[in-house]
Amino acid sequence: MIKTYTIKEVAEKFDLSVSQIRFYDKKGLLPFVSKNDSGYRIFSEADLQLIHTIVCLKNTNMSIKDIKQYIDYVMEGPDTIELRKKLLNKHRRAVIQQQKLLAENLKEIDFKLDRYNSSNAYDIIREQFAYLMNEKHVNSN
Amino acid sequence: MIKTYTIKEVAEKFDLSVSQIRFYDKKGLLPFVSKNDSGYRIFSEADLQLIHTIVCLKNTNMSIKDIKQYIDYVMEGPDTIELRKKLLNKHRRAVIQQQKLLAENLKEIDFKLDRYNSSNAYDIIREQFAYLMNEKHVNSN
DNA sequence: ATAAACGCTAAACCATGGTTTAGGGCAAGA
DNA sequence: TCTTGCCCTAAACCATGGTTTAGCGTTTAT
Repeated sequence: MIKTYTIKEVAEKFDLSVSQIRFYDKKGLLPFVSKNDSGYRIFSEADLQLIHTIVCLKNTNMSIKDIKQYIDYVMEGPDTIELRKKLLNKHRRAVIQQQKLLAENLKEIDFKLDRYNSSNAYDIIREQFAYLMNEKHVNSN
Repeated sequence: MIKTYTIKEVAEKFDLSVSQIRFYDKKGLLPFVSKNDSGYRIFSEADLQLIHTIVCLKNTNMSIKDIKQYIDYVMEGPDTIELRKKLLNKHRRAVIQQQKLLAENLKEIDFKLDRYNSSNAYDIIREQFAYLMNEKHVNSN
């Protein structure tokens, strides 16, 4: 007998909430999931692989709409390989952009932290504070 | 005379929309911005520096609520340095977590792309597709 | 055989981070 | 001076990605 999983088991496996999975299903992300006679969702191993992919795309901030597009391609079978490649390559570039943005801005946060950690932090900050307040005064004239 | 900026100029400088800036102001992120006699916002150079910080925190996905907390500390003056450090350090760790998540999942996307790009991609995908569809059939018995 | 745990849908509700619209005042150039 | 462009607020509206609730059926362990 082939091992199957309940919605709760899948939720735990992927650290999703049960309602999140139902939400994704409603949005058309899980057209491959079958149901038993009582209407309960039954997840196969092959389903888990696809859900893994969905989670991967979600973790890299792909929108549900775009994930649905990808899944729709998968459901159409192997003739959509080129379309899937195009979609994933586009997403790949978007992820690299996100990484770049995070890295650049993290550098600035580290820079700020360094200043806060410096021995004369208090003096620097006090002066900046004065500068900020001082201009207010000038401007209101 | 000290150079000042209009809301539109600031929007362009930081690639924000004018309504976004007004929205941030309404949320309490810009308590330092003064207004002229006509009620127009006037941005000083010192203001721009703080807005730069806000954008930096926003770019690393800090919530508006937390950005407001940081700005509130700034407005209280240099006595809040320790609190600011604590907040920024916590955020720093969150950013590093984001980076880790992105990197891990990008690796998987690249792995999928490699498969799609392999010479026998069509066969692999056709087999996976059959596997997915086949289990459906088994399960529905 | 029954209680507790689990599953289902549909619909309402929510938080976040905005945009849009309406209605009106101010500024700058022709 | 007057038109065009810019600024303002308040309030409505929106998209996204969910969670919660109500009402009801199923499964499982005791």
